[in-house]
Amino acid sequence: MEDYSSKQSVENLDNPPNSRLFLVTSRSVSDDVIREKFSVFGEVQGVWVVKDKQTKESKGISYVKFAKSSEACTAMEDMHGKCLLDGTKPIKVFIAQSRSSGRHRDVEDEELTRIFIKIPKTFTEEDLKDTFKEYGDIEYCVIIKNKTTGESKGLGYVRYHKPSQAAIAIENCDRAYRAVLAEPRSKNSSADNDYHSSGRAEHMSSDLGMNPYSFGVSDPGSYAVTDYRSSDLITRCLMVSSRASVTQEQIYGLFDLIPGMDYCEMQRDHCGLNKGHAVIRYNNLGSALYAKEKLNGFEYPPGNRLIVAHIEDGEDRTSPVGKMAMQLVAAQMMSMVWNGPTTSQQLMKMSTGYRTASPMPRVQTDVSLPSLKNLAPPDSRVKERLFVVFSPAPLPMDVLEDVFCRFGSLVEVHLVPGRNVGYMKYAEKESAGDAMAALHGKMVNGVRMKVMLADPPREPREESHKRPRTY
DNA sequence: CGACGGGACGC
DNA sequence: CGACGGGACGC
Repeated sequence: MEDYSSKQSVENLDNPPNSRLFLVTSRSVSDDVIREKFSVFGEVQGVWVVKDKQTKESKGISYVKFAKSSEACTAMEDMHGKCLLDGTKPIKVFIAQSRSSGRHRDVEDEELTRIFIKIPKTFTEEDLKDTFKEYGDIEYCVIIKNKTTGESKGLGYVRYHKPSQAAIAIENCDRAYRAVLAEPRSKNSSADNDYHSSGRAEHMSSDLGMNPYSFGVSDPGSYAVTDYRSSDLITRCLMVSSRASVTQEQIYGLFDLIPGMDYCEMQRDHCGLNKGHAVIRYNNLGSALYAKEKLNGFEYPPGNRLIVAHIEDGEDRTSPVGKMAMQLVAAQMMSMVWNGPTTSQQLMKMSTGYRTASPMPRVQTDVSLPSLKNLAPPDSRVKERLFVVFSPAPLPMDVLEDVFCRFGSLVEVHLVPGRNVGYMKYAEKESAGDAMAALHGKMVNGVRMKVMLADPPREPREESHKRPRTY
């Protein structure tokens, strides 16, 4: 399994980025010594001492390839300035320039300590700090905001004190943050276009009635009433919408007060971040109906009215049993489990501090799924894409990753914002085919999926036929 | 029917 | 100051 040779194939030298060290040593230092001293920092995949072609003598230059950037960075921080042999000069250690970049300038800490991430728009700089401090000492956090409105653009920077800390953050933080090293500020000078982005945001706000500044002052009666005339749909599935950000635990705690909940999942947007929508499913119609009656329009947190509505659950439903029967079931529920009238305050009290002892399984489906598999590396060549249609609403990214990775070689899940569709990218056609065969027409967490081969993506109008698209 | 993420900072 | 190799696939 382990290859102890010093050879490295060219395509692995910069993979992952910043995982190779450039050493300046005494000419007397051998690759054996280097390997011995550096392997304590991680998995050394190769050591190469540059030698003179004729004399075979070391030129005092070496490269050390690690499996991970964090290992290389830690080794650099620890070994820079140390002596490898008695009586030899202290060594210099840098992250090696990527092989493809022609320049020979040292890679400086400035370029290795700041990460660039996607974050929920609701994140404050304090939230950012709290989230990313677990990977190392933070020098500062910045959220990119619209300069005129102060509104977060959902992007941020975190500067660490040491390269190893930034590398650990990139390697270990949730994939949804899409963490990468930030490009140094100096070279970037293109004026970004705030005119378009703010204009588009306003447009969407007015379209959807979602203006964030009218938050909490909407007509109090509009959500509180149960209107059976306009909504005949009665299902075991509910969609919960909240304008304020709420956590999965909060929603779970609230709706689990009503017995029979068998599924609760926050929806996420295409960044995989929390959006204030959740899908709830109960194991019986009465509980769902009762939950909607009690919690639609409920203020949680105070000032934020939840919107609760039935959504299609894909069940075969013969002619409606009738509202009277439903309400009868609900009434029975009420008398059995609720012990009298319940106020919002009581609900609040019961839900706060609620902790689930046994976490609910994230994925519920009749499909017999293979075991979890690792994802393919993010830079894998995508050989097949699946086009997936969800009904009634997209599943969260993490659920999709969980389900679709089980056939192997899943590279990425891509949900199309604002639509009930998404793409699953695979590095192997066979994996995609297996996933399609197993999952097409199937139900996961109350969501029906159509799973098909995706049409090729639309080509940009540039030269289209030299090298296959990298998707 | 149902279709394409992806980013950037007032020095 | 101190920057990029090795007998090279293999059904």
